[in-house]
Amino acid sequence: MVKTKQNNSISQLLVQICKLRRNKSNALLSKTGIHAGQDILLYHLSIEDGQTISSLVDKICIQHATIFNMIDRMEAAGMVRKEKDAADKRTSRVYLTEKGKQAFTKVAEIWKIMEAASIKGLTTEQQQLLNELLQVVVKNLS
Amino acid sequence: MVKTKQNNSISQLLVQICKLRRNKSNALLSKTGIHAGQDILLYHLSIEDGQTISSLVDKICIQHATIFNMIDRMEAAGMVRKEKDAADKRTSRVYLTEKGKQAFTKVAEIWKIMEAASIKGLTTEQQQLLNELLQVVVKNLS
DNA sequence: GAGAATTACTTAGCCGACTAATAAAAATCA
DNA sequence: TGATTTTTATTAGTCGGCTAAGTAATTCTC
Repeated sequence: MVKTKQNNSISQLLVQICKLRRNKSNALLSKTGIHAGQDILLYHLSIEDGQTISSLVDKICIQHATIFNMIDRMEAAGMVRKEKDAADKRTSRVYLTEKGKQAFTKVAEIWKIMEAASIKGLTTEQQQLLNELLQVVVKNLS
Repeated sequence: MVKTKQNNSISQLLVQICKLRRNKSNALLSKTGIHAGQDILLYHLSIEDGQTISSLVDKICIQHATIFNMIDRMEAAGMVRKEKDAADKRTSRVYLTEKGKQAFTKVAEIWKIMEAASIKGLTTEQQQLLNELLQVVVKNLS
């Protein structure tokens, strides 16, 4: 797969990991009809159903337009339902359908597989260490 | 930015980092006319000019179609030039233009900034450790 | 040397992600 | 109250990434 090892800076490793994760995740999701990025949306709706687009934008850290189109497609796919809010006519609220709930159970399984695959061969201490170091990186890039 | 901390599994941290990196990189690249993903292509051409699309596909670990369209746009932007190979008429070879070379010097600067930002606050030992742990993750996901 | 398999590129179409511009409702404020 | 600002959603257009299907040139094989 990846042939060039080059310098192996942390940046380059992170870029590689992003790509590899995306590929593996897509491979696992491909049979479910769920597309990359939709998994996180399903997750947040399963935590709290009936959220507005703005609320999801804040949580997922994504643009309005992106999520708007995603919801449109997921509604067409029957995973999600959008309803006008009665109190505030600007907003719509997004609800999981039965199909959407089932989709998230698949997502949860796939996430477990991804996590297990990622940390394979690491001791508990190493996992803890990696977790802490990655949290620093997250803080640095925020 | 990112409000929910949730479980903080390593998978979730990696997903967050992917997003944060993308955002930061885009912000830095936005003024240069270089789009996300094009940086790596410029890098590989700066290492070896005149490569075929297939060669770049192998190195960047990306699909033919993706890189084909990218090269089309970069050619339109004047960063790259494509020429039919005389010996093998199936293939084209991609060359950096002067503008493309200048673009890569900007990319190199931005990569330095990204690396520095990512590892800020980590000791040399911690950086080394993180590097090694990430290499395991790369191997796991390959 | 002709047909079959492989290789290399191209095209079409889909989805995630972005920016920019717009519209409509709500909140603010003079 | 009426005008202005802010919030929320939408639309249009661009690019990176993918799959699937197709074309053309080369290589392989009999």
